[in-house]
Amino acid sequence: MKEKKSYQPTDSELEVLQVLWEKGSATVRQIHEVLATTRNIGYTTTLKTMQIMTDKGVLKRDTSSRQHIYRALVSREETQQQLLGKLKNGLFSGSASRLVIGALDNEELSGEEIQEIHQYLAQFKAKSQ
Amino acid sequence: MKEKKSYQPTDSELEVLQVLWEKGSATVRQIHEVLATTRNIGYTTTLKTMQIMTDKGVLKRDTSSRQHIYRALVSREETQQQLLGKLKNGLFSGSASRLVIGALDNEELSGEEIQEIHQYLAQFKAKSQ
DNA sequence: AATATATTACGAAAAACTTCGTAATACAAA
DNA sequence: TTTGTATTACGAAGTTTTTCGTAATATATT
Repeated sequence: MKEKKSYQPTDSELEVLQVLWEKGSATVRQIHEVLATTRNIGYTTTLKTMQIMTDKGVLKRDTSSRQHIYRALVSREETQQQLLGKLKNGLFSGSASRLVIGALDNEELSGEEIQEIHQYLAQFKAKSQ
Repeated sequence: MKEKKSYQPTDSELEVLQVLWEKGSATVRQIHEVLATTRNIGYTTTLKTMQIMTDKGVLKRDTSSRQHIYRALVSREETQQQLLGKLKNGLFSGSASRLVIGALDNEELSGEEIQEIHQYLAQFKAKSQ
């Protein structure tokens, strides 16, 4: 049987993950550099967050060289699904379609984007029947 | 100019809001009764959560009678939009279409639901052009 | 080697959230 | 009125998250 660990990243953790997913792997310094462009944060704060994430098993690191090199052990996709599921249950009465419709309402979508969704939906429809 | 206060409910607060949105207004006892069906929680915990929410300005209450009657000051819709926006920025690079597609992937959708989304999208498409 | 610089480790404080015990208060019943 | 019951108020403890100062360690420079 497959154990699913249901990890809910905190806001700070999510910021780190974003950069790691983008870069694939990175040092604390590199991650911190990115975070610091957005908001005020000390270097050791970023470090600590990443060490905690490593303890939690969310990141792994290569300590063979001086500067430890970190990688994410959770994928963007599974995290997306995890948080979407939570939002769906917590705010949309568990209805995926209401969530989708809510998301459509959410923003001005360009014609392009609508087209994109449309195509995806068609393909989805075909697959499901 | 309109001040938007950007309220992020905590998990406990969301549970309370869910019930209040459902019922319109309710006493602590009524809310607690519902929450207690789902998980172990003391009455005063529910009470405290609701008092804190009142302090935050998320709920208001009518204290004229013995049992205070609470109402939500934030709507389900704005809270949905708030949290969807956060998810969109935090995990989907700010792209609403990716969020929508992620949500489509999220779950087995029934033919009905797909139809529903399809219709909604068509209407959306028409409106935007 | 001695000194300066950069990185990681450690620990602790601050803030936010969750929980509930106990006190105070109001109402009802006797 | 007295006693019991239900509700709200208060305050504090436990937990998690966020933050960073300081120490320890490793590398680079002189």
